[in-house]
Amino acid sequence: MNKLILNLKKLIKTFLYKKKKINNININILYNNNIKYSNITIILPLPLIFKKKKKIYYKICEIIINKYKKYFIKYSIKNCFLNFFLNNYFYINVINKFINIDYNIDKLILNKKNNKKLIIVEFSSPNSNKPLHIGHLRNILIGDTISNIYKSLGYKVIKSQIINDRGIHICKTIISLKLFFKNKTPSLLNIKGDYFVGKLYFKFEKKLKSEIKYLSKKYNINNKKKILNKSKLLKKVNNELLKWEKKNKKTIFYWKLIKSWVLKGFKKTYKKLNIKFDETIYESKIYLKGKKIIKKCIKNNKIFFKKNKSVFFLFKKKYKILLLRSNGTSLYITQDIGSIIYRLKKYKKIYLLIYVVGNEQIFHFKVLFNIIKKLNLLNNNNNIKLYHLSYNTVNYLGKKIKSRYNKKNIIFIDYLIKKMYKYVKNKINKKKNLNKITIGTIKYQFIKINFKKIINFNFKSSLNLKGNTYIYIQYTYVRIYSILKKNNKNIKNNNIKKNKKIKENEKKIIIDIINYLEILKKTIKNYDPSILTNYIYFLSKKINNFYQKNKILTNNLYKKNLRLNICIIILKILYKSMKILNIPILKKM
RNA sequence: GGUCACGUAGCUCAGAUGGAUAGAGCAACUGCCUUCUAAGCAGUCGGUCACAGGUUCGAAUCCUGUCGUGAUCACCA
Repeated sequence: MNKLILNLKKLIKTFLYKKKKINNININILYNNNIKYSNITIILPLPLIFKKKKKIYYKICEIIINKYKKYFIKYSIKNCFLNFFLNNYFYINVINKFINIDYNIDKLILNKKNNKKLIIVEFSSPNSNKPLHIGHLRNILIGDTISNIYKSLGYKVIKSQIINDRGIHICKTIISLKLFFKNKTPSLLNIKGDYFVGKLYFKFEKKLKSEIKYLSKKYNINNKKKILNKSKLLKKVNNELLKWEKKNKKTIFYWKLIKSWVLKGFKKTYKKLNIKFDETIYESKIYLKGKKIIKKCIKNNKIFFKKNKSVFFLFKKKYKILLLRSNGTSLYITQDIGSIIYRLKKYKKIYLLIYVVGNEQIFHFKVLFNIIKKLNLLNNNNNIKLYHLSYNTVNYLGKKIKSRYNKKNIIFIDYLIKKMYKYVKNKINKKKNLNKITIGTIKYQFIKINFKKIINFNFKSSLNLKGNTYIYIQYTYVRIYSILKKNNKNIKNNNIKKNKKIKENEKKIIIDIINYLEILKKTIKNYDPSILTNYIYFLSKKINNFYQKNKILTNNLYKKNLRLNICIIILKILYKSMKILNIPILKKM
């Protein structure tokens, strides 16, 4: 199919060059779903030879039709649009090609060279001081989907998550446990581990806030930095971080305890979402590698510089980037340098390293990639590409979900699942598969939106089950499946005889089927799962429309066979797409 | 102030990388279940594609400027 288009392009190009010496012309060929004009349109603007244009157009059309009699039946010309109508041989060929392949339709565009290429996708990457919220959810779904597409195109993919288990935020929870929650544990209070730790964190922030208020009144200062310097709580936290980096026994004990609680909680949430990682990296284990290389470089070259015991990097001659604090402790970016060093050692050859991280960190990654380049870290790994896949925020109540200071604006994933489950249970009068439907609905509504756009989350529209939703796709799938089941005997792949008639509405659907492969390519090229999601929706609409207007199990054997084949292919596409999106799909409702 | 996104119907979003008459869902109204699963289908209503220029046979799409929204600009992660 795509070969045909390539051949057409070649044919036209050589013709134009031989006859008219035209070389740089942009030929655009599309599958056109508008039967009124054509099935395949070649857009061929020839302004240079404007006067004699028509003759050339006719000549080209005739050459094409003669050479590809097999595929084309007639043509028409309008302006620079050369319109061709495909004959039945083409459509039947497509159906037979799709029908003779199993559920992994993507095989049709699988490149065998890819299986040697290693792609690491880093996503989710939570801080271990509070539960996962719907901002993480968007991140997780993008990362998971992109990984799955690469996998189905034959690449070796490693789904990787880095857990931020060290740093000031963690020390805050330690201090909070010591001061405000003595001898308390999650099982004692009967709450999920990550929620308990979240509680620790938010309690600390609350206490800190009131301390700052008190201090600013006492000393009558408005300067935030100066007040923070006087905070006793913060002093304790900084002290704890120092102790942690020096491996103080008591600190490590508390740290391990809190971490185990959080990770247990994460595990449960991931399980609900059916998210699995191939590797989990802990910042605590790799941050030293970053620290080491910075210390090394400060002696040997001029990439970094020291000032008041702190270490900086100068970015674009403008921005002083802090890499090590004056007390020697390390920061976020130090850790990221460490993680790259770790990965380069662990994997010999990496083709692509994708960081799925929110767009608020565009600057951070620009700096990071610049440092990596200056350090010449990729010396033995020249072909490795680093890519920051940045997506827009999830807003709630008009504000970004920011879990750093208070929990009023946060919706945790577990809470959303709980609420959706209740709603689905009320709406759907069935008891089976409620969990799957819940997860499907949630995932679909996040993944269908282009990652460049802000998601303004609200429960009212989130709980809507009509229109472009998971439920719609699900019912389409069930509908088709039940037809096939009813026709049990002939459900297996039947190649269709050629030279029989195909109706216009059937042709339209077949053109949509062809486009599936292009959609996959486009999705991966743009790193945007919403492209695939929206395609599934439009395909479902098409088949629902067809279903309502035409009886599929007719008495006419030929018609029945053709329509059943179309149904089987669409079922395959829906199945495979949902598999890529990691959304459960049911045969029965 | 600098940088980067985004701005399409009342609302939520598509729009195949520059093609023919701008596409859905929600909301409102009207039809269609004795039939392969009606959570569906068909129809009506709704548009100065933020605004102004430019590029060309042709722009929602590319370029420039203006306005609006958001993010970011380092001792948080």
